[in-house]
Amino acid sequence: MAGKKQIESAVSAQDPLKQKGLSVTDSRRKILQLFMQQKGALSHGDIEKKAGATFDRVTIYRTLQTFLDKGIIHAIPSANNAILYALCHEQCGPDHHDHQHIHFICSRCKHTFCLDHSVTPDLHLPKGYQAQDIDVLVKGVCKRCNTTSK
Amino acid sequence: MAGKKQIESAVSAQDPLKQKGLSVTDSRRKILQLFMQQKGALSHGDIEKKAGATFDRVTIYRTLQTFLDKGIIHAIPSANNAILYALCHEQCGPDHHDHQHIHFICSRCKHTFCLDHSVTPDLHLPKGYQAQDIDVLVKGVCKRCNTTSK
DNA sequence: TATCAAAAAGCAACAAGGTTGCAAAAATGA
DNA sequence: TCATTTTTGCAACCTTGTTGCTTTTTGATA
Ligand SMILES: [Mn+2]
Ligand SMILES: [Mn+2]
Ligand SMILES: [Zn+2]
Ligand SMILES: [Zn+2]
Repeated sequence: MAGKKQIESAVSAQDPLKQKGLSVTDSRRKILQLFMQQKGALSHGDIEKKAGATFDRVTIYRTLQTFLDKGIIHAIPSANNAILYALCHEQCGPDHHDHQHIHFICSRCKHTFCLDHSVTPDLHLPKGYQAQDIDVLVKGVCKRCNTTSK
Repeated sequence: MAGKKQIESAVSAQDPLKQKGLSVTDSRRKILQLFMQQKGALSHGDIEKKAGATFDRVTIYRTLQTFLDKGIIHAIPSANNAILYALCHEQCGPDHHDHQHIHFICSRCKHTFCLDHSVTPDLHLPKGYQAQDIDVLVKGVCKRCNTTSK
């Protein structure tokens, strides 16, 4: 009995959904899987295309919101009116997003990447301004595009 | 004659619209004025509200695009799907936006400000990544909100 | 395994944001 | 003033995101 319980909780712990206290559904599993297969970030539209007609648009919106709330994914700002999302590799939770990495937007392949091992630099702000959170967006040419086409 | 020409070109030089080679129209004048009166950044929606029913929605979209193209305003990325725009104080032109300042989003008053006298820091990127352009977004409490309510 | 309450998905209808083609109006330069 | 070019307004359309409600699925329990 104690042995069985241990196995169950081990399985639970592996599943990010159960880990975050979410019930496991087809759409959540599928969307999570898309993020895990992906090197870069995904927009709602990307997911809609990749998931095909499997799920309703509304379900995708609600799933993304749930994932954001639970600290499974984080949003990446952009200047082209398409919010991007990517997996949280840091330990995030409800109301507890804490990302210190840089986001890189490739102007060639148009993909957006989390540079997980980068660190957002210290900033010097004018007097009176108090920083809570910093987002650094870098546009340029990504590693793959640089090496692929010389 | 020569005197008159000098005065004309002096007047022209003052008007940012003529300076950038744009014909002067009511909507362009009005929208430019809104930006100049404003401390913070404006979204398309903000302009629509402030300009009232004076102009068609489409005219506002087109005017913003024109101003972007000519280097009169610049776009500020955001994570809430509402692109913001603010005047360029640097010398920008067609295909020539070069901003080195930080954007500050106040979580209290919800306004976004250009910290024109700030400087974007040097970044250390992983090997292979080549930076062309850097956007720094800082969320926090702005000067005014900090001093107003202690 | 069957049952049940709670949670999530699907559906429809809607609202907001943004784009396009075209005709009317305004701006520029002669 | 006139002719040409540019810009505006309008209508129609598309995409993106939201909301309320019903049906289906989930996870827990007996
Ligand atoms: Mn990231
Ligand atoms: Mn700015
Ligand atoms: Zn690339
Ligand atoms: Zn403020």
